[in-house]
Amino acid sequence: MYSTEEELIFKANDAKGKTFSEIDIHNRLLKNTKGQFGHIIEESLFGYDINSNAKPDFEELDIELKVTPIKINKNKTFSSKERLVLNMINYMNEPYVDFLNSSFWYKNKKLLLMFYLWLPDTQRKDFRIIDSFIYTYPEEDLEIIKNDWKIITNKIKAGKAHELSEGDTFYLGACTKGANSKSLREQPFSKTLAKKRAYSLKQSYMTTLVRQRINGNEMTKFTSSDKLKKNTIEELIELNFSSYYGKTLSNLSKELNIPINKNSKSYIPQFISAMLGIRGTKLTQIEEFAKADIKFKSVRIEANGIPKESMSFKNIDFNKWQDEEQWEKSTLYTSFEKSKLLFIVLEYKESKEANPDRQLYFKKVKLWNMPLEILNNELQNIWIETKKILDDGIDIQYVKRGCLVVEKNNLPKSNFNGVAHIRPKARNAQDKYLLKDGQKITKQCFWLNSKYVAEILK
DNA sequence: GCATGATCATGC
DNA sequence: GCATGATCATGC
Repeated sequence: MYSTEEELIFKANDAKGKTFSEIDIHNRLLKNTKGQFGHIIEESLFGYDINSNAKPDFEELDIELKVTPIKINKNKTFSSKERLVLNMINYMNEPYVDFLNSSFWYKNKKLLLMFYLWLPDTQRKDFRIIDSFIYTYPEEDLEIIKNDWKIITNKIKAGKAHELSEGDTFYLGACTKGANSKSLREQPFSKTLAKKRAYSLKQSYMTTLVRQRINGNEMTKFTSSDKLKKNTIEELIELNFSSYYGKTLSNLSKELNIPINKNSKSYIPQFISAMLGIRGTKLTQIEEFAKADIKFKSVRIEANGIPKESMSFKNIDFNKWQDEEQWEKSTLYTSFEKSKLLFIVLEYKESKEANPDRQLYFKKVKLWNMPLEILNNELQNIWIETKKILDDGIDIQYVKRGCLVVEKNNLPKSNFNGVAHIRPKARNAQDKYLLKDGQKITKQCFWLNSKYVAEILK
């Protein structure tokens, strides 16, 4: 029906500014079926019959239609509300083809993206389409996506489809799909059943796209398509940093011409962007890391290889934690499942006793995401235990310690299962969080145990 | 020496 | 004013 992209986008633009109830001429909104927004657009706007096959929606143009929500943040920027879910991964077929013959590439090489604005406390029918455009992957993104596809299919080939995690890859993810976590499928190289998964563009990828397009956000890349044709993004990260390994921070300071301020740790982000060859760029503005949801964490390890301190994460919203019903939808699960951490490992080669003025050395970087097994065992147990404690009411005690009165609690400690614990992180002891039962507790955060971090870095 | 609570410094 | 990274301090 549409013989050129121009015709298609011209038609798509008819929907701009309209709500779904204004677009819907077949009263599809009455039925509460999933994916209904895509169906309304297909049927009422483009006059297509609804299909659910392996072909792209606009087959003659090789274009797949995707209707997807964005939301406004408190600071007025936009974020994608979700990852963009693409076609199902058929574990039995996908390992036997190459990328260009894959189901992903066949169906999703070109997308007609139609963004609608999701608003809280608003009826679905009143959401408005705010932007539509045809999306093709930039050359450098496509190289990363090809490699992601390879990571996914290699895991299937290794008989590990059941261990797939969104954090394994950079832009293209394998996200769970199915009525619940019990909808399992067989895989070709293992008897273990694996969760149903679909290809998806990560939420962080979509958010970056939205901010570039709608907020006009400009980001900086440290790679290029030429470089990505020769090396994977992981190799390029290693290549950029490895020439600085073994140097002291004071040598790095001279070499990179970035002063070290003893009272501030802000020189480390400056070192990082300089080592990546994009001096002056804020870490949040590095395109590859924003799209892939890679977060930097600097670690100082002692001469024995173990960090002196555990690693802290975001503050805990206990009331939200208590309300969470599904582990896979919890903040704890999602934050570790989709993200990668890039550890910047700094090392003391001598003990503090041997040399109080000891130097810090830049040892290495390590890109890491939490293995699904740890996530679904140790971390899930902490989540369950904490929920139980919250339901029972945290046991908060005030105990004298010298001239101070300190607050004690019964939240999971570092000996709970060796991976993580919950501990205070606040401005001071008066900086409290109000719990549902009316108790106040010093603000707490989630920590990875120092010994577990040492194990990761080994 | 480690575990756990407390808090500083910075940047937005 | 607050979130976050980083680190101190005390008691067992």
